[in-house]
Amino acid sequence: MSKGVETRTAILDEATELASRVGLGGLTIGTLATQTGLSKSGLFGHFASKEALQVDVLLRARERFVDAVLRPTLSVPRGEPRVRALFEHWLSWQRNGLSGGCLFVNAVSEFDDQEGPVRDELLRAERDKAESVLTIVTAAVTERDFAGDLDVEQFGFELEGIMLAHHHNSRMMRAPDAESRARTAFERLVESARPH
Amino acid sequence: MSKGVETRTAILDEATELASRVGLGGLTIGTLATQTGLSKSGLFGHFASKEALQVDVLLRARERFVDAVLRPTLSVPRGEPRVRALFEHWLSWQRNGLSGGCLFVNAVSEFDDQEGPVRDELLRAERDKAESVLTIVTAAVTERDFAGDLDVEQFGFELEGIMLAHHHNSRMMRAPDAESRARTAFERLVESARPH
DNA sequence: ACAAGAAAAGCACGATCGTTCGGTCAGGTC
DNA sequence: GACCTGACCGAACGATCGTGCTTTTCTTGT
Repeated sequence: MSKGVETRTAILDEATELASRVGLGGLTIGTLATQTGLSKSGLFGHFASKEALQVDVLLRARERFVDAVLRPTLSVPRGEPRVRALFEHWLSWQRNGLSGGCLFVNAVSEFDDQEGPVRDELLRAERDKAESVLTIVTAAVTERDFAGDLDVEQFGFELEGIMLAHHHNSRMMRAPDAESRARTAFERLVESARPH
Repeated sequence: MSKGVETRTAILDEATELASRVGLGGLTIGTLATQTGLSKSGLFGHFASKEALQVDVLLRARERFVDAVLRPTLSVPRGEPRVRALFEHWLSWQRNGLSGGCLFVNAVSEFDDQEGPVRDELLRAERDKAESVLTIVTAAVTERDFAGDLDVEQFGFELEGIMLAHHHNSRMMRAPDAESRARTAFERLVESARPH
């Protein structure tokens, strides 16, 4: 890895961490330069614009999500076990991830109504995630772990809700029982998905 | 109402609308002044600081939430009907509310890890809302519409999740079926809460 | 109608924003 | 040894940020 992309990656990692706390819009070239020990112009040379930097941050965060949440599920059997693995990895992604909470959750409420390249990339990431979840749940149906007439998109919707409620309760409310509440909700969801 | 508080309220309403789009942190004295037709200094005279303005915006938004979602439930019978009314009013709060989506949802992910007066006020608002929900659900238990052993806090957690998933799907994903998905999830939640 | 006081404007400040430009210095190629 | 390229820096740009101070304009009570 050449020196250029090496520092570029270091910048993006630092930016991801920073953005999780102050938001993608709250990102500042100046503070990011200070944080990485570069000069403003030295740092800026790696990106076309601030907007491009924000998009690159999203791309990097997406890589990380795939590595931490999606990829590990492939090593457990398709069906309900894999759905459970997805849930657990997702949970620990929120628990052990960035110090400011899930970057995507933050970015979504920031950019859900700000048209532009950042929203576009964010939408792409969210669609991708939703599709991955759908695939995993659908497999549980074909494996006959879940009922044949299960509305998999509804399942995805409700799972998303559980994760968001967990994020809200653990981060904003700082409720210590957020995780067990999420698990209880998840069990109820899985139970209702099983063949009847 | 004197001229002073009149424009002050107008400023806060405009600020609420603006903040729903760009976030509380994205609020700017300059653009807010332009939007209201005031000069920067003329506007600034109504508030002690920008931070104080942000807190005042939250207070005003809270008023609105109570008027639009909580208060109307009092006119329908306690028990499951009132829980349903809460859900429906909450849904239309998100549908017909501010152009940038629910201000609280946005503010929460912005300030969930930024200590200070804004977060403090936001936490107060969220606690208050959660408590109101709890009261309404608990009433449904004492009315015997819901099971006596219902975990009302769990119910609140899952309801919050449904609302957040609805917000996410309708605003970010722009899914036309977000509302019907939310309703389906709500029905499943209510069903599981009924006496068995 | 007029004085008192509130409301808004005008102007200016230091700081910081994203961005550009010219230049330096190391490493690699002929 | 001459030349080029990529990485980085320091300084500066105009714009905008939040926030004071002073002056003008408008409301309001009598």
